[in-house]
Amino acid sequence: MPKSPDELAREVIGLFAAINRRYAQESESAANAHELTPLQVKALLAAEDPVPMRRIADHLRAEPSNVTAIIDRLESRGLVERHPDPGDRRVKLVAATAAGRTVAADLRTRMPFAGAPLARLTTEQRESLRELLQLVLET
Amino acid sequence: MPKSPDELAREVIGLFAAINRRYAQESESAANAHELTPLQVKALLAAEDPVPMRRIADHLRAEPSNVTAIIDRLESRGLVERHPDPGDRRVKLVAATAAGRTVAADLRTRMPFAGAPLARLTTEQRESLRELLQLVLET
DNA sequence: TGCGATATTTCACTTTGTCAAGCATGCCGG
DNA sequence: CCGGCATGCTTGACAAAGTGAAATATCGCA
Repeated sequence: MPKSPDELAREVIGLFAAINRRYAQESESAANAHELTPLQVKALLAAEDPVPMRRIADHLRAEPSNVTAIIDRLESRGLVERHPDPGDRRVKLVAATAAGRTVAADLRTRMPFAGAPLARLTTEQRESLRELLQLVLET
Repeated sequence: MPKSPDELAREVIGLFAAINRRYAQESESAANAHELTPLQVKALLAAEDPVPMRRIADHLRAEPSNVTAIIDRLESRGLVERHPDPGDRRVKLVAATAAGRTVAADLRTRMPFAGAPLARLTTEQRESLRELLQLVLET
């Protein structure tokens, strides 16, 4: 018994939403395990190697003034440090401390889906998925 | 020239992210056009017909105490009203006012992608997309 | 040298999220 | 019928995050 295109659309939209929730839940529970927020997790993972504040802002799609506060919180926990950039004294490089790298490693193991969401797809399936998603975006 | 499965995975993940941004940007700019937030938009659209607070909370995946605040803001703008539910006096029904319905209608026209993200896909393509996404979720 | 761009921070303010507690009402078993 | 537990909503206190404007320091170039 075939489904109507509308019914199908609702299902697909539901699946998009389910995938998002999957990401969000995984990241939230990983974050909670270290008394962090998902955004702090994202910032910490972005700073495993020294990175200018500005780049973190781009990565989080947040205003630089927000990033200041987010990094402040990570720094006050000893997970991250700010160093001046020798090449440009305006920029501050954010880098995870040893403790921060330990936490980051644990976070990654708690987020297997985020790390490899397509694990079950063959190369051919990845290709068709890519094509279909590109088509969706062309609207 | 074939791409490595990893390369492909990165692209697909990027497409997932792009679709999310597409939703978010559309909803944000529609919201901004009425000096609302995306969450307020979602709440308003959920209350075009009278709905208990509780149902809005479920829909927004927010705590009831948050919903109180969100609806407060919509109500103070005259977009929404609270009525007692005659059937259960614990319940408050939230319903868009005439002004609220006007705004809601305009919001929908400003969010064409959210309303029909699969517009360009045939029924067969929707079916394969559904299958692939289900596979992704089975991880 | 000097001036407009860039990087970060600070500040004041709003919105959202979390949690505990409170109030009114509904419902059920004795 | 009633006492007690469950449910729906609100309140209050607080933390996190977003916004926008302004301050500071430094850079790079005419």
